[in-house]
Amino acid sequence: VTIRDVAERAGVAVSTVSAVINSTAPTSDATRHRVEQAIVELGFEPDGNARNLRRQRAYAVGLMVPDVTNPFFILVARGVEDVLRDHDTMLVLCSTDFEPEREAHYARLLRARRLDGVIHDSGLGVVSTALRELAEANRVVLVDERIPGLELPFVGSDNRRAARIGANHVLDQGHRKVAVVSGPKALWTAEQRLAGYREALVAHGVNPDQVPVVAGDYREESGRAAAAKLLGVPESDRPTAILAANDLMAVGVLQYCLTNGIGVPEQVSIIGFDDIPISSLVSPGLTTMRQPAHEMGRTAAEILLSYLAGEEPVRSSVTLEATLVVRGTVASPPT
Amino acid sequence: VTIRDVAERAGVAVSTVSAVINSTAPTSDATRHRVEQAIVELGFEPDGNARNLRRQRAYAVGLMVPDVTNPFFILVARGVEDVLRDHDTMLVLCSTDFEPEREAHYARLLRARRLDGVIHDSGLGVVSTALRELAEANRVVLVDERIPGLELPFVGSDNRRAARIGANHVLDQGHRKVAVVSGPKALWTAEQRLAGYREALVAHGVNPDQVPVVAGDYREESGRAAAAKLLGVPESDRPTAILAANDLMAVGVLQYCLTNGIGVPEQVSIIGFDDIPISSLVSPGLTTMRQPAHEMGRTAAEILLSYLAGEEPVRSSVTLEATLVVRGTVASPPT
DNA sequence: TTGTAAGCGTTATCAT
DNA sequence: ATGATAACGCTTACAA
Repeated sequence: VTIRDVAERAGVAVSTVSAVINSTAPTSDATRHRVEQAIVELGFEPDGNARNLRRQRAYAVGLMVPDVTNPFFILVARGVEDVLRDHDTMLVLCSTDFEPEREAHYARLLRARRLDGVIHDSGLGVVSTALRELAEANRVVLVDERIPGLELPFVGSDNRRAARIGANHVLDQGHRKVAVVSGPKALWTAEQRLAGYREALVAHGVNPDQVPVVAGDYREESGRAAAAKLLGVPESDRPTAILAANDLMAVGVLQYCLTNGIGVPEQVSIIGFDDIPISSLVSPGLTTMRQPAHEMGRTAAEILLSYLAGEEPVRSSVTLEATLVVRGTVASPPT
Repeated sequence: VTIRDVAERAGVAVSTVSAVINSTAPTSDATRHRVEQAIVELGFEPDGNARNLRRQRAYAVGLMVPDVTNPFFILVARGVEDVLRDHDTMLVLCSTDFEPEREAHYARLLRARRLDGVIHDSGLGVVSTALRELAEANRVVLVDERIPGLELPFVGSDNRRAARIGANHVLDQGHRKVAVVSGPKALWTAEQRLAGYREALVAHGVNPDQVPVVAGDYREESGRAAAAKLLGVPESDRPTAILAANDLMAVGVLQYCLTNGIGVPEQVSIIGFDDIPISSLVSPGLTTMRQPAHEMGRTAAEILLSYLAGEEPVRSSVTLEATLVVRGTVASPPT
């Protein structure tokens, strides 16, 4: 059932039907009524594909995230979805799984399908050509993860500052033998957080170059592995505090401690980053830096939509506040 | 840059270009080459919207889930995405949040946009008219959650049997004072799991009508609330084991115990359902019934795609095995 | 093997 | 205020 059927049934021209549907031109009450009548009688619904072709829009935006298995990204996704829903726009989900070829695959797909825009949370930290091409053809806004060399609207937090605050919190307890589990070196957030840790370290008089740094991949398992490396040594050589660059890895190190009889926080303190839901569920609860993931998603979507609406958004980049949330994994070092 | 530009540049007709792109007709090596040449030179990419209109397909399927905050659904989503990716099909995410009007909203949206199909995991358990209309216009396959009154292909597990197995496991430890935290009464899974529990109960000689059942909503918080109700009584009145209808709620009760000094599993045993990632991360690890969520997603997507390919699938409904995974939350009752 | 032309279902321009 | 009609960019008979 097409718009022509409706027109016929209502005894008007198709253009008139279109006009009432989109209220794009004045129509007499009489005809409008007849048209609306016909529409419900026939159960007519404008064909999305046709409409898209004509309007040259897809009414859909892509969300590219590295790893839906990390609740942080889910929170972001929720935020995005929440605003899209009010704009009759679909959300197409693309998990890159930290793999360049997947990112490239989705970049091509989204471009070919002429999506209105994409919200991109990089798991790579580097500009693939596919991504660059995407950014040329489509509106792209970055969330959480900045990509050096790509000047695009960005929504995220001041990772360096947040990391510094977190590290200060544990250093203030008196810890001096600390270690860090960092994120993938190529990622902006990882680099920023590390920088923040170092700042706090020097501020507390400890030489950052002396503190062991093992790089994880932001996944839980890598946290566990890092813990094994850091903690699987004679007790006197162990750090008394571990700064983990995200919660998933922090939970991994917590796991390691629990299964190896290492007391948290009695023997080692742990701090994470993100404040994902699990963090309040493990025990002891994970002390961490909370990122407003949901709000990040919302703002990113809002920025994108205002671009699409043709407006130049008031704020094209925004930095949200990360805050310390204290739970049970940080205490004074053992004496 | 359209297909006409390519045709012009290559000095052939548009139909020829189309033919080489879709290899839908034999072409001489010579022209094919020229066409391919022109395509890369111009950086041409067929317009998805136009193609969709012409082919009358959207090359996209919807995934409706109640709550992306529950990792179980994320696992399903991953499964779906994994197969869609190999078929150049987009995944549009729709979280209903257990709210009827959202489900209706998305049902309308997906239908209007002429999505190829939708994979539906109900959070309602009941057929809204929107959903019924969706099912009339689009191919839909149900996953995890059956909807009585809607005869549609289904992928899920034998929830009753799985619940029985789980309950048996705890009853075999000697528990007789048990309580259950069930799911939303309207949901098929909730009802099935409850039925399974009851079967196990009678098999162990305990009257199911004597066991307290408090209904949750499959979210963590409701598990905590249920625990408060069940456990916030004189110690002698407390159940020694709690059967939770899903992991999120089980974690909630575990939380409650931990924060209230109730030993798990020394004083109360807990078993969950699903085996989501958190379950192995809490401590003690949650004993639960594992559902192959990822595989569910995969199979649902495969079934859907084979429908779309025009084949009547070999199996239009499939039941996957749920298995007991024993971790630390179940032990013998205190004596 | 290649070209011509007729749609796919809308929207938008321009007359009327 | 309403009606013809030409796009939108592609695919697919059908002709040549």
